[in-house]
Amino acid sequence: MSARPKLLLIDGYHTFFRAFYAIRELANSKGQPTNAVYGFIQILKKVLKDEAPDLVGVALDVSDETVRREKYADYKANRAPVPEDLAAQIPYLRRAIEGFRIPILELDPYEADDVMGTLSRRAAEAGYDVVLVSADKDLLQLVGPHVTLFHTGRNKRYDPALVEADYGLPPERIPDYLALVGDAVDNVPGVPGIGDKGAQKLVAEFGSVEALLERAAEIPRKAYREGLEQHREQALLSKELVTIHTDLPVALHAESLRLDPPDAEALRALYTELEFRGLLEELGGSAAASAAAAAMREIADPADVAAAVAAIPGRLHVALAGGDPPVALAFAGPAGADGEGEACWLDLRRAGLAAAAGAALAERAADREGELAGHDLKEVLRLVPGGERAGCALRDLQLASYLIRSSAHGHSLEEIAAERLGVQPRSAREAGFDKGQEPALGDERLGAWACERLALARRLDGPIFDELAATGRLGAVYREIEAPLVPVLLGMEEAGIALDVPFLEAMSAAMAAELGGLEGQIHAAAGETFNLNSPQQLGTILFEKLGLPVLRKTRKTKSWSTDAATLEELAKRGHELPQKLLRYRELTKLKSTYVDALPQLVGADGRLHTRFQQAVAATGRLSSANPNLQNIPVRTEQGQKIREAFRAAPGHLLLVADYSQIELRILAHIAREPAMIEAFRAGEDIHRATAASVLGVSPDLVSADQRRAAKTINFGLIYGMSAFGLAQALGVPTAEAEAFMKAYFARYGGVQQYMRETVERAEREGKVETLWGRVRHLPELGSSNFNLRENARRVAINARIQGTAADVLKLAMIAVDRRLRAEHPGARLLLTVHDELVLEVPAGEVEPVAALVRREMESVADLDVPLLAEAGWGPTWYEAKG
DNA sequence: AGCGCCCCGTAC
DNA sequence: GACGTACGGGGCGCTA
Repeated sequence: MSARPKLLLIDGYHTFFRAFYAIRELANSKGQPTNAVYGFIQILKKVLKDEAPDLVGVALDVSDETVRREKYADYKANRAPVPEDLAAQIPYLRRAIEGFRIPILELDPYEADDVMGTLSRRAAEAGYDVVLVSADKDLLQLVGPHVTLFHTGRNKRYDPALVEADYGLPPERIPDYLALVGDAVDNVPGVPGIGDKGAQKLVAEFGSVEALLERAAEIPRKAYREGLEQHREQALLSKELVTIHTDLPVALHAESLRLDPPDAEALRALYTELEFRGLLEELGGSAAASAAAAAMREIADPADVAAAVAAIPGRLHVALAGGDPPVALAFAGPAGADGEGEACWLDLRRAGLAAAAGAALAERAADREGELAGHDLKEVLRLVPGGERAGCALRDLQLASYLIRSSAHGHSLEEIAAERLGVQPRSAREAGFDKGQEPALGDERLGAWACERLALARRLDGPIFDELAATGRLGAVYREIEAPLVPVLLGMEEAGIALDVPFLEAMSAAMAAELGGLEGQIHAAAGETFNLNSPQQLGTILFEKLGLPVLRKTRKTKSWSTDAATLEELAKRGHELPQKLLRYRELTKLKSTYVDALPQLVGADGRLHTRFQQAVAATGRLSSANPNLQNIPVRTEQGQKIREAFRAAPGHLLLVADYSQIELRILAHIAREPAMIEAFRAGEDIHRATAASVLGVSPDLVSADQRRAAKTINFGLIYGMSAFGLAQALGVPTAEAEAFMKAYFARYGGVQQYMRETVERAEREGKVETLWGRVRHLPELGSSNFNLRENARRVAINARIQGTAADVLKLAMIAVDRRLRAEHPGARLLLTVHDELVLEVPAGEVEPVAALVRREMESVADLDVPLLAEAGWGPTWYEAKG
């Protein structure tokens, strides 16, 4: 080991440039390009680790107005302008360097390599070992006894011997070599006719460019000789250009380059903004989180849980950790903003602990004066017997974050912490869950994980709820809609819905038989066997082998489209295969997604327990997963049959209540559209009334096609559909669709005005609101990208309507649930499908319950149009909806 | 083998 | 390019 301290000098821009071209395009979710910064940081980290220097500096060019430019006007003149995506990253480059607390060496007006040359020479003389970091081969000339070059492009560390080995020349002859070969990028002309090998040979034999010119006559090869004789000045100028100055009037203040530890908070902020998740993870959790994790106490005895919880009156902060089901629970009282304070945690897998925790939390949940605070409290209440009746106040970070910005990102605790605190919480792996491995009972890593999540939630609680309270009507939406909905949804998930598994198994067998036949026929029609489930292979068969016309390409990869609309058109042209494939697709879809998948998800009670996700859909709707019970087929006959498998418990009936035309009614109300309002008030068939009104005919004379057109446009405009889209949907020429839309808007001026005003206001404010004040932000309205902008306009039109409908349904669920508990405790909500509620009701109570549910649904809001709810019942979902 | 994207299709 | 919101299955390419 050398006793000489080691100095690392990094060629900033050159390394940055190389990273830009070496790494594929990267960008954060806001579209900020990040690849060059990312690559630079990776290289920086690598050299800091590999070289372990004592001192570090990064040389940056301050401007293009450098010494060399004065001497040679064309120098670098034909360099392409800096790409926009690269220029946009320069400020982040500086932030990254500053984050590492590395001094930036910029000495106007000198170039970075001259600065590096001068400083490296002085440092070597002053007793340092110098490592230069660059991908610029010009710097090889600086290599010497105490100076090496780490070439980032080649991943090689050059000392004089390696330079000699690679170039056949000592470092000090490199400028002569470069002067002969030239450099197209830097506009160093070189000598025409002399290339890599020739230059090496000539310099090795003659030494310098000057010596070569002097003894040119001795050069045997004619091309070299004449090239040199005819471009003497150019050769000399080239040498001047590539020679790095080591004698700038610059002092070396080596001690100012002494390496300090990085500024973790600055890097965290930078990585957070640029969304460098891996780098964030390396930074580790925050200091506060670690501190909280350190002050933790495991409760291993079930008998101790109640006292520990009771010791925290009022607001109780809780957090879960570890998958589904969770394995650890942590809790603590309110703390300062830094989230410090002792936390208790317990391993839910220990005998009796889950039950003890549930019982202890049950008291708090039932306490009208109490508060539960945490993230995704539905999962916490799931541990609690009677949690679906929770009466305490809920401070749920997930829901608050969702209301503040529903569409920006997911709302997991990890994402919220990353966004607001710049913290990357520890992963399951760090908590001991590695490749199916689970940590042992009471493993400290589990406690650390749960307590870290708790600490993050406690730190976030104040800021998020303060912001919620200060943002329009969101506080009210939280208190009146989202929070009271949590126990309702939990109750529905816990209830589940009975599934007739043998029925589906029989159905599956029948489908398999038909599929077998179809498969054979399709393979025969194709003349070969292929994977019918692969759109790619199908495309090859249809469009290459059979030569069918290519009607459409897919959106992302521009490959051949084989979707149903395409297949239908091909079928119309008389081909047998597409027709059979459509049937095959229908069957496989129903079989794989529902008939075969649903029985596998049935619980020990024979029922399906979906999860209703409350913080996913950007409009405010709920979503359903594992399984998704919001997309059970209803359209086709075979699809409807699947609904027969959803059954009421013995002695009960399924009751289905759905809103009639809720989105159109909301549109009529918001748009204050008199003709539409009148039609709804009169209880007319809205699509028939629309057709009659727009086409100027009597309602009873409206044809089926006319009604269909009116229905399509009524729905389409809720989604911001264009005339082109309407034409596609109706299968008529665009001109015809345009004429129809024109007539529509002439009659329904309020609707047109609604669309215009909604977009205008959204563009002004960057957001739209539902009737209750739920917000959807739409930054893309200001985008210069046509598609993004137009899409955002449609989203604006749709979000108010769809979001308001979601508000209505959620309020109805809360109201129905409350009344059922009081008046019909044997009846309960099971499912919600956007405009529909599914309940399970003791058979003898179904009529009064149906009346109650309809009444609650209809009276949830007082609009200019009546809300209409319809109800049906039966032993299965199919029959109830019939 | 696990993961993520893509295509496709189901619901409202 | 052209209709909004979801979830999920199978294929397939990438990464390890």
